[in-house]
Amino acid sequence: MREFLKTKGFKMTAQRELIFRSFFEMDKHVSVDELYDKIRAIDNSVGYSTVWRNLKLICKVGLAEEVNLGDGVTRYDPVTKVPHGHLYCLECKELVEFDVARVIDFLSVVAGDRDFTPEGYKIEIQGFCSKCQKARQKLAENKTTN
Amino acid sequence: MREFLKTKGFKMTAQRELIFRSFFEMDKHVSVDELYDKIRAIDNSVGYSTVWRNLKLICKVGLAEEVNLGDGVTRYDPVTKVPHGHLYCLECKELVEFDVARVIDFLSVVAGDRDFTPEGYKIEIQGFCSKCQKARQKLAENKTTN
DNA sequence: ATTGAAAATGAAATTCGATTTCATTTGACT
DNA sequence: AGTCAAATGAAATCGAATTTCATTTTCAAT
Repeated sequence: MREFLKTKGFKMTAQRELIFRSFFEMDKHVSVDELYDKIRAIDNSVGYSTVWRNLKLICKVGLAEEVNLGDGVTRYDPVTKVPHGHLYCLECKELVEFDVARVIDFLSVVAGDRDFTPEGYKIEIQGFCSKCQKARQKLAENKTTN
Repeated sequence: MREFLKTKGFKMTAQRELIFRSFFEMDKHVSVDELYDKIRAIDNSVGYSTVWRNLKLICKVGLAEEVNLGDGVTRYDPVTKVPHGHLYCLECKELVEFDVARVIDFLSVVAGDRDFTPEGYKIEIQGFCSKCQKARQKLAENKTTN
C-alpha cells in the first residue's frame, strides 16, 4: 500500500495506514461518521477531517467509490473486481450487493446508441429487506384489526 | 388538479397552481433553485420554501420523484408512464432519459431471489454526452501537442 | 355572506453533512 | 541533520435542505 501510494505521489502516515486498513476491514458501505467512530475507538487523536480526506483519497486512487442513496449521507463502497448494484432497504438502511454484469452489457449498448461515453453505472433497487418487510406486514395487520 | 389534491386532503392556492403548472411545463429535471428562478420571473412574491414544499408535495402525491446524482443537488423528475433511467453528463449536467423496462424485468428477479420487496429502481449511466466528449478530446489533443 | 379550523405561505432561522482554512507536524529525500 | 511538500487536527465555513413562526388564505359548515 505504501508503495502503491508513493507511485501516485502520496505519503504514508500512521493515520492513513489506520484509516485505510479499517476501511477495507469493514464489510459494509460506511459513511464518514461510521468510519470515524471506528477509528476513534482505536485512536481518539485522529481528526474527523483526516478520516474524510482519506476516504476521498481512497476514491481518488480508485479503491472505492462514493455512493449516494438520497438519504443525505455519502457512503463509501470499496471497488471490487465485479461491478455490482445495490439492494437498499428503506427501513434498516442495509445495503446488499448483487451482480450487474448483464445489466451493464445492456446499458453500454444504450449509451453507445446515443453517442454517450459512459464512465460509470449506478443500479439500485430500493425497497424492504425480508426482515423489515415482515415487520411492516405485521404492523399493517395490527392496524386493520384494531 | 384542484380536485385531485382535494381528495388527498390538500388545498389549492394561487402559488401552488403556479408552481405545479411551471413544474410540469419544464421539460427537464429541475432543482428547487431552478424552479424557484422560473417562478420568481413570473411572480416574485413567492417564497423559496413554498416552492420547496410544493415540490415535496408533488412527490408525496406521486407525480414526481426525487433524483440524486451525487452532485449535492436534488432534482425532481416528473413521473411518466414508463419507468426510465438517466444518462447524466458529468460535464454539462444534462440529463437524458432512456427506457429501462427490460432492466427492471431483470432486477425484479434479482429482488425476488433475495426476498426483497422492491419499491423503486434507480438506473443511471454517468459519463459524457457526445458534445462534451468531443470538447474533452480536443482539449486532450491540445495538451499533448503543446 | 360569515365564520372558524386547518392548511398554506414567506421570511428568517436552523440543521447538518461536506468542505476549507490555517497553524503545526510529519515523511521522504538529499 | 536539513528541507520542503504533503498531511494532520481543530475550528471555521459553506450550502442545500428543512423547520419555525407569525400571518394569511382556503374551504366547509353555518
